[in-house]
Amino acid sequence: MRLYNTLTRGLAELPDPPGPIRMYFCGPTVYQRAHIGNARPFVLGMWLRDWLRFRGYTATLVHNITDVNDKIYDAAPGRSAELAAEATEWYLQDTGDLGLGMPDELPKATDAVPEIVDFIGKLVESGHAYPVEGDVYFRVAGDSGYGRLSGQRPDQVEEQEPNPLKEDPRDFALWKATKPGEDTSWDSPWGKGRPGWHIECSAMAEAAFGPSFEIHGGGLDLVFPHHENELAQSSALGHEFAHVWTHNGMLEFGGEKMSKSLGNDVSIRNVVDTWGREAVLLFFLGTHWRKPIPFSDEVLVQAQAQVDAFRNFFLDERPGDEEGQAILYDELIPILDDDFNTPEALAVFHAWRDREEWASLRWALGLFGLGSVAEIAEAPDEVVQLAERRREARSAKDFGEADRLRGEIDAAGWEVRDVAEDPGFRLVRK
RNA sequence: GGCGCCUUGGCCGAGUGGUUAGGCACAGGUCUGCAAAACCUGGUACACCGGUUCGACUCCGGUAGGCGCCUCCA
Repeated sequence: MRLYNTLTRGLAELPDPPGPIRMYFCGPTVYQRAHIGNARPFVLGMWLRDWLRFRGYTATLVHNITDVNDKIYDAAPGRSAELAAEATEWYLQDTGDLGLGMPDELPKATDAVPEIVDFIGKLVESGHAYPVEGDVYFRVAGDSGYGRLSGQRPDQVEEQEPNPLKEDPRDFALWKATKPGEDTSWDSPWGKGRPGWHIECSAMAEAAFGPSFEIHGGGLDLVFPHHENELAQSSALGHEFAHVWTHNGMLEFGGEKMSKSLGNDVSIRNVVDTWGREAVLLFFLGTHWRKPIPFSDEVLVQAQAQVDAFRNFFLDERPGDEEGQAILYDELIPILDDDFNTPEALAVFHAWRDREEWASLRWALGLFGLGSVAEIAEAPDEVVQLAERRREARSAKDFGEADRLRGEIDAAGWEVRDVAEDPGFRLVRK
């Protein structure tokens, strides 16, 4: 199994199974409904974990939630903790509704404060960090390897807004002293405060996995400074940290990155409700994980059309009858083992559909949370009766009545199709 | 200013130094009371300019355009 590694800018070969593959993926900051772009690393992480398990690895996925942060304070003055808790629930619901199950652990930053404080303490002791007036900053100048993940040259990094407490403008906060208006805080050797953004991931990842693990994932926009800083913190303690770094491409909307701050985001909730979870998954499946995806109604329409095509296929193949069909693992494994090329896998699925390899297709779709397209919905009795009355009207050549009944069936949420075999019609949920 | 990525037929989107990607849409056809579904047929695309090569969409250089990061961001 090979995956593109941001750190080396090349493909990394994972150790052979069954060795553990421990994956830490960065999750959202919770202060509003998560947008569809946030779903990409979630979906990728789940798919990858499940694929690795299928391939014989012992794979675990830890997906963190950032529940203390300036955005949250700003969004809910005086009740930031309540908002964070509420938005965390939204996130769990919305990602849960994608039907992929859940990561093995979903740690929250606020639950990891002791580990974070301990981590910072070690950085201070070893001279990699310094406390100033209740804040603690990481000393970038002391890190000769700084920039190796993102390719940034420390001397070229644009200056941020001046902060007189910092020794160097590039230093970043590990611990922030409580400011007026902030309604949550924790005790620390440096006074009351709360964690900086980057340290939580180093602390939580190492709490879950120890000082080194196999894969760290997240959005491409996190490479710098977030992941660079995580790497710097852990490296400062002599830890390898992540062996392979995976960064998924951004969703774009109207030619720009979709993001909350640009205000062009569409919620996971909204997209799933509008297009259905299968279409959303197929939308992600159709583009390689490292590439940007232009988000548009047209693309979702195309995804939905493919979902319908697979669903229609299983309608005709009488699901459950898989005698004599071997599953064609060999056609899929090389594709997904090579940097997890899901678009090419999708092409294989279409080929299997053409060749009526329904056992393989059902198995493969199931791997990606799309097993439901192979399930046939049973129409309720009243709809079946409408269809029977329509069949009778048709045989009596009363097509006006037949069309009227078709309208009733449609209004009940079903589509009736005439077929040659018994009972002469087929009912499909719309 | 620095770091990095991208440009494929109407749309989405893989891939390869020389052989059909695939899907969606569209058109025609078969079937059908009509429709839907299904099936058949229909387009040799790879930003531009050079170079390397027997041969480049695929390698190298440049040009144009677009995107991401360098500030919270999946």
